[in-house]
Amino acid sequence: MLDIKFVRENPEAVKENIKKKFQDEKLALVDEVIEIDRQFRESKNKADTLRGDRNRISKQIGMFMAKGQKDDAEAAKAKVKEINDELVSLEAKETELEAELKKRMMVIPQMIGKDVPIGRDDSENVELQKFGEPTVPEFEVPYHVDIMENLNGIDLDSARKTSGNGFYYLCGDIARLHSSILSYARDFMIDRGFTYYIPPFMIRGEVVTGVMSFAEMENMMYKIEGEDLYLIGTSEHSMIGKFIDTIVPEAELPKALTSYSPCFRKEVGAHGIEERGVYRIHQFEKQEMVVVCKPEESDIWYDRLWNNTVDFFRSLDIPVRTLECCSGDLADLKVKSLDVEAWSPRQKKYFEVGSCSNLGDAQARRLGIRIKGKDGNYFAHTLNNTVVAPPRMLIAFLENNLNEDGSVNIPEPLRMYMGGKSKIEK
RNA sequence: GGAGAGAUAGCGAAGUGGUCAUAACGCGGCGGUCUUGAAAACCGUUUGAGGUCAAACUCACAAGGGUUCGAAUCCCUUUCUCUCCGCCA
Repeated sequence: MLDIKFVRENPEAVKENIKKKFQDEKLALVDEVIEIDRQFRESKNKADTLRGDRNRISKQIGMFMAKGQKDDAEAAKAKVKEINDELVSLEAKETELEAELKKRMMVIPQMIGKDVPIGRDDSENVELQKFGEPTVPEFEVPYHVDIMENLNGIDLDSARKTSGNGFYYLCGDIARLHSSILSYARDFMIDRGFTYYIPPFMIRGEVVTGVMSFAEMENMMYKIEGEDLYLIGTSEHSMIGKFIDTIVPEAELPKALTSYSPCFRKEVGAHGIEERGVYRIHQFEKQEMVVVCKPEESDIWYDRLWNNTVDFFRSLDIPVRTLECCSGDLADLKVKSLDVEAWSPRQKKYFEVGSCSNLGDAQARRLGIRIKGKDGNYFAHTLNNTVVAPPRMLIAFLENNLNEDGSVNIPEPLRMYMGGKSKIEK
């Protein structure tokens, strides 16, 4: 969400930005917004003046009553009644204009970062860097479910029976590995100065509508029956929600937080649930990073955030690359974002394991996250990034650490969480 | 889940239908006087959103509705906090 003042003063820049994102159908919104805003302010100004009159006269009524000037009081009452009648239609117009304005402002995209590559869709995303050597072993790498089943680590049949498609039982060493990765990720981030959080796993409707669009909500969120509560789709929802309508003192920034939560997603829409495997599922767990900082620091934090993920995967011997989202693939609220992708020796390609976003002040403006500065308050910048999200991450882990005999190597950093094991075997 | 009490600025707290709600009073914060420096004392200052060149002005007393010429104050709904009881890991 942009600042209406910015749109008013820079309509051409806003239009240029829309073109860069190949959303030409939204170009007309800019002029509409400026016109509606003009009408809204005019209408509000008029109403404010009337409300001022009403306040003044109402006060006089009290004075008249106290002095026993009944006739004067009655005359004033009549006048206020008149003002109120006039205000009814004016206030209705005010509300309507405001709603129309907001509706349009919500879909005008955030100004993208200067260095964001221009492109239509995800096929034009740009590879930034590669880390590690993407290798394909001599032997054939099985499908990840087969690797897990071979190690008695997954039971999808039972999960389908109890919960349906898109759920899983992990068991034995694979389940332990799953927990180990999260514990390691937690400690990895704590070591880098992040504050560890376990947030609520359910949030209220008003928080949901604050942190996502209606379409996202429909496609992602599970609602608890009979309650105004939703299962979170990511801990970002509760972590950012915690800052809604707050003013953070400058001295308390930056807030560098790392949160753990299970994540629940309906996955309605384009992809849906995968028939086999744990790539796209209704329930997974995630270690996340969330940063609230001063505007001038968000670029630095952005680089720091995605580098954390890269370092994390590298420490587990998984080759990764970073892919910068081009303008057309960038969500409307984001200044820039990139995907961290892990190497799959089976598919001989990279696949997404994390996503790092700089929201600029867009999210903060929408949610009222402000900083108390010396010379007044201003909107914060917010960022978020995945540290790691198993069980999807297990796919990359197992494929890259697999031996020909079906056993899986445990990289050094995980061993302490695996009871000292250096290998998972059948 | 039941019964009761409550929610006002950074914190504590007064205000119970108008005539001191930006909000008394106290604490804290900031600036200053005094001091070699500090403490103390004293003086000043200290909510946010919108609006304006700047003002004026408007809005916000947990949130949302209602009654009224006028609501922090009365009524309804919701949320949260505290005390007691019940239940539970």
